[in-house]
Amino acid sequence: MSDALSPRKAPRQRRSAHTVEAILEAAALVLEEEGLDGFNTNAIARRAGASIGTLYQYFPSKDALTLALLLREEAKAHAQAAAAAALPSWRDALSAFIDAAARQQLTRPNLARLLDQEEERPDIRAAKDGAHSFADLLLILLDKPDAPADLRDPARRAVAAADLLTIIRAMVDAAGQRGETDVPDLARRVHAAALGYLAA
Amino acid sequence: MSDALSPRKAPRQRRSAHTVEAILEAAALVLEEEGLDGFNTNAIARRAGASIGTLYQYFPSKDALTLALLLREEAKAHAQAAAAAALPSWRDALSAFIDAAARQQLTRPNLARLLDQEEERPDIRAAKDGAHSFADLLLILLDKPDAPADLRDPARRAVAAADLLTIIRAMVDAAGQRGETDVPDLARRVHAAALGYLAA
Amino acid sequence: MSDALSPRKAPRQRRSAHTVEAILEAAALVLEEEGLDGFNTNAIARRAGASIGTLYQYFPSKDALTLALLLREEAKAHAQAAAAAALPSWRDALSAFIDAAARQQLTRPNLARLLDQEEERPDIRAAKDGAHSFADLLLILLDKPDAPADLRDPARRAVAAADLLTIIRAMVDAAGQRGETDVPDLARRVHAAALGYLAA
Amino acid sequence: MSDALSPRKAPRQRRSAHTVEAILEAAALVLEEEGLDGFNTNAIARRAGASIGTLYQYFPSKDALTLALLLREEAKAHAQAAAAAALPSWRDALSAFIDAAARQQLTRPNLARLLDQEEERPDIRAAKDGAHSFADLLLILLDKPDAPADLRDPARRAVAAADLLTIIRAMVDAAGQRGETDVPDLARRVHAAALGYLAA
DNA sequence: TATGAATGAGTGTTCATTCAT
DNA sequence: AATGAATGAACACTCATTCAT
Repeated sequence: MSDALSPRKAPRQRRSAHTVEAILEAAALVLEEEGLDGFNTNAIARRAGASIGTLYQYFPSKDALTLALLLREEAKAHAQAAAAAALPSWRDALSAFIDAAARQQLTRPNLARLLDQEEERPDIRAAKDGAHSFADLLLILLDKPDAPADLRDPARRAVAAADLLTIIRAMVDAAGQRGETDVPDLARRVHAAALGYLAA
Repeated sequence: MSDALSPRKAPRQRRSAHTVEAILEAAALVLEEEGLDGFNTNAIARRAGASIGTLYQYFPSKDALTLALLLREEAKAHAQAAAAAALPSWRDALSAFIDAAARQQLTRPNLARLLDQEEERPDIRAAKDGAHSFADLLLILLDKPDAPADLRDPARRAVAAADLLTIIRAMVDAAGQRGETDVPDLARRVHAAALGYLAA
Repeated sequence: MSDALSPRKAPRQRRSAHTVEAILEAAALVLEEEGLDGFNTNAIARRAGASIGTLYQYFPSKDALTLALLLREEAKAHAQAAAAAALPSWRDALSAFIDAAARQQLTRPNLARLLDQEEERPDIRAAKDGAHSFADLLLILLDKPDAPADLRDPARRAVAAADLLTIIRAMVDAAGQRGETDVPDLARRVHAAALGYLAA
Repeated sequence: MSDALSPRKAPRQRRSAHTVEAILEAAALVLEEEGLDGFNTNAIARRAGASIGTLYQYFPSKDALTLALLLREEAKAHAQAAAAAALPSWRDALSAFIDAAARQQLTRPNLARLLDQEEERPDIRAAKDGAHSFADLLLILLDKPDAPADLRDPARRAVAAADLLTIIRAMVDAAGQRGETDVPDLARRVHAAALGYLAA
């Protein structure tokens, strides 16, 4: 088992790096345009303008490719979310966090949605493990000095972080799927739900 | 489109009704125990104690079967939710609605979760159309005389109903998947999120 | 793992029995005519006049099919060898045993040879386990009352049985591969080797 | 046929000779440790610390590499066997021949066994042709002045040489595969079989 | 001369669906 | 009406081999 899901070889030449990037982008496009149904290795390779053999030079399995795509997309989102969570005031941080989530999701809604779905698969979850934990960011955020006092209790805080993440994710996902494009409006509603949840 | 997704024949005889029921229950069990991976027509027929040919006598395609299962499960939930939504006070109605959702979800969490997932597929969505609309129930609920005044506006009310449904669904799904079993606690948190959202 | 190598379903209808037989015979023919290189499931199905799906209805994997073919061929040989080994005098029994081996091998030499080769594969060996043990037959044969006295010792007897089987197999294999057709001559030479080994 | 199986270029420089040697040794190790399953050109090149391109500079095909490995291993064994066959007395020569075979086989049993297997492939056989003929050595051995009189007849002698080679090979192969390590005991049993065969 | 990225035919296997019995 | 044998398109993945750099 070992590293059945880790990328097979680090691209050494410039050509390889380009190929890997092309494959990942092709995977993203296929997933976005054809959905999970069309998400097969042959289609991805074709779309990338590469052969199926080339794909398997860099990814030892379809799952590994999916995982890499997931991590790539999440890395982008996570970077923004982390910056948001670093703001000193918890309210500002939460606002920025939600803003980032909304903006990110509405950029490539179908892709984000399908990846959220893939993320639930146990094998993928296990391989991903702690990487890019959005829950951890929320945990930090809720632990800021000016955060509500009842969240001092670590157990309560953990539950709150999980619930908030669930709410934020679900709302931006749904908005993306409905084709909404108004980021500020979406952010406002998510904000209402999040703050409301914490206030109760 | 024709009726590729509608049940092939209305079961007229009692034997037929029994067969259809057996197939649906088998489908539910397979989905619950083996997940989407094991959810194939041959396995379902075997589990139902019927032949694959018989399965195709009653369902013209796998999608039709999936849809029927979805509707069956939702019918149960919808009945309870409708009763809840009928309560005169909007607050009582919402509480009961959330209670019903939590109880329902934690009964067969995996089944509910996987069906939620299947429900997103465009073909299934299209065929399902308006049947068992939980959003409509929430719409009614938010239109009660004692409901918040700002929801008088139909557009706002529609958005609120959709958002509430998204929040409720996501929270009970996540709880089910985490293996939570404490219905009152879950209901309390969902309640917080819902009321908080409306209050903001 | 369980029964990954046991046949998938017992053929119930007459049609199925015929199909299974056709697949096995096709496998034998392909192995004989194309060698291990051409021994692939698609070729076997095509040769059997069946679809690849049908092949997999009866055999859960290529290995299972190989194993079934092995057992089928060995069953024939084993029956004759067992009859030979049952003769009262150990000399008569050994003669008959060798005769049977020579006759069997020269009937379909390539098939027998390739199956001997497949038989070495660890997975196949494990699955086959004790079935059709020719070594056991020789063990019985060498334990007859009139057998050489020095074979009373079980350890020596076991070594002798293994060595004899190795010698007999190798000589008839080689003869088959060389295209020999003179069964009595082959039997005579194998007999010389076997008796000579025991006499020394 | 041309020379698809002959080494692509004679290694002229010392560096080349070293590379060829490294590739052959890597091939031997891979074959020994991973079996025929792991015996692929990429694995061999990696193990040799060379690129796949380099491998193909020296060997025009995988078969050519296999053949070269075969000849290399046989050359070692053949040298010893030839020395044995050169002894004046046929009995001494045969003893020494068997000893050499047993010792050689038990040194790298898995490698020897797998190469014996590859040696049977028609294309390899054809390309190898008469090189390193052990049968010829036995032929010489059985033609010594003090050899049994009935082997004066060339036809009989040829059959005897072939049979002896078959017996010796099979017994040492089997011993190697069983994990035997007692060379003298193995040599004794093979001797018994060989002399017994000739005596009969 | 050496490298290693790229190729793609080939292989084992699955599963929704059909149709003769 | 019921059966289950049969189908075959589709998919994940391998590996010998080539060739631009």
